[in-house]
Amino acid sequence: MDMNYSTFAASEQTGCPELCEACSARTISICKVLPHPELRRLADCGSVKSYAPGEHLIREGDASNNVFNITDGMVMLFRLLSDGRRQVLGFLLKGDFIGLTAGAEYDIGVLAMTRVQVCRFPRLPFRRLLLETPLLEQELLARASDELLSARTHLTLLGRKTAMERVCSFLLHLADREARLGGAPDLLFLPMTRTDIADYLGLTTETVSRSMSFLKRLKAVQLLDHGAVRILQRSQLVSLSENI
Amino acid sequence: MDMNYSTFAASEQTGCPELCEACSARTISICKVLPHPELRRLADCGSVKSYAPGEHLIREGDASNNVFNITDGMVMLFRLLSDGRRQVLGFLLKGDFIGLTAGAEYDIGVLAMTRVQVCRFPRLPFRRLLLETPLLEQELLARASDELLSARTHLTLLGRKTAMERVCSFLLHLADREARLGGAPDLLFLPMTRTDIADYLGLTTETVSRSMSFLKRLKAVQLLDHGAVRILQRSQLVSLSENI
DNA sequence: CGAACTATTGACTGCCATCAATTAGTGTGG
DNA sequence: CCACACTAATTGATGGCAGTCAATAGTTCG
Repeated sequence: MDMNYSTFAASEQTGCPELCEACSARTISICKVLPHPELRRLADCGSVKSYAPGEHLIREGDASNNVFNITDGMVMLFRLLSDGRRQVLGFLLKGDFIGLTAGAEYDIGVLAMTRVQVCRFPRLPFRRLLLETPLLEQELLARASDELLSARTHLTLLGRKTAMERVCSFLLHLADREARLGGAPDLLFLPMTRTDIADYLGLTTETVSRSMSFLKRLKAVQLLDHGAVRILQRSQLVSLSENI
Repeated sequence: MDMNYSTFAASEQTGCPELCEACSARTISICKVLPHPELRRLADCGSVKSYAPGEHLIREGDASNNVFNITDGMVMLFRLLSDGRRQVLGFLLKGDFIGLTAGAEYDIGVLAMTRVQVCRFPRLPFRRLLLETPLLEQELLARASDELLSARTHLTLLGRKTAMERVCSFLLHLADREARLGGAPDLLFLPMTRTDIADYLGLTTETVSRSMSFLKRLKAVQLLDHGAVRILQRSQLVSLSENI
């Protein structure tokens, strides 16, 4: 009986946490590499948080006490110069992880573009789990690799592409990513403002706007409501984007 | 006797490889985290290579068969657009590691700026060692983190800084790095051409040259032979660099 | 429906790119 | 060691792309 009970308890303990069962980001998050006991350990130290559009998940300079896994919505990473100029570093979606690079203080800000859901984990227990779980370490290294690759693509865009090429590259990049997450191909969403896009592309709002208008006149894209964009002629965009 | 012998052999096997004993980059390379047996295993699968200035260590698109540890000299990482425009992604020095991000093919080119010495390791055995050595995994993750951080700083420079700010940031960045490697503070070397610098900063040779001349006229820097530069007024550079 | 914000469009400016010519530096062979 | 050739760097003149300033149009949401 004792034996039965303890067996039952063990199986209970090694089961998938209820919270995670329902999580639609689970198969594309860092969690996917964790066996159930480790997943439970992670789930036990984390908590689900929700942010409204415009809310900060992280302010540059804050003590880096947490890491985040995005389970829904879109956030923007950015950095500020002392005079207020802003560089947007990227837009993250469901399944992306935040907190790889932090030292004692966050070196970037993170802002919710839409309503955002995350799993938030205190850094210390996360770090402890990380040190004891090589699979997680490997997963994070793979993600760091990917981020580095995409940062290099972004660098090339900022350093060497024209305004038009930047806008086309950006649209294609977002479309590809949404498609990979299961969205309709050639349909994408721009929940961010033209200013946010401009700060991502190293341009101004006006220049982004003019480029979009040009693409609209070409009938390469169609602007729908609420920032949705339909790509009508992908080939057109590709040839205007000078993609590597 | 047998016993003595095997003890001797074991101690021989766990000693530091002769090659590594003399290596001046050892304490600042990934090697520093490896205990002697693992270091020996790494040394056994690697080989020392030397490259002349202008030689390619890696061409973009090549099968990514090797990873590299720089033990001397300076290399340049870069990416090309199909029409020949080039973005320089960074300059690496002694102690830096190349090959973190590679998929099946290298996604960047690597060119020697000076005479360069590296330890070159075939990817597969390196990967095997990596999977069995969490300490190495951790070291690579830390380095990936650092690279990501520096890529983000670079992104901000390219997206939001003026020509003058870019040049000053670049000089300060190189000076800091040389100082950290034990060089004289406020003395730095530019073994790369103005074109290389321009491609790093998202500018043209002429603009880089004009900016340098301006700094010379300000007596903020002094140009010496063979691309050496002395920083005369660091504070001047800092205030012109709009550093974060 | 209307207020408030965001995007677009237009006119003009300026920074950096481009084109061109000169100067300086580097390496080589007589 | 010096003269020569070649490449790289600098400087100057001009142009163009994207930025700035300003006004209008369009969205979105209470």
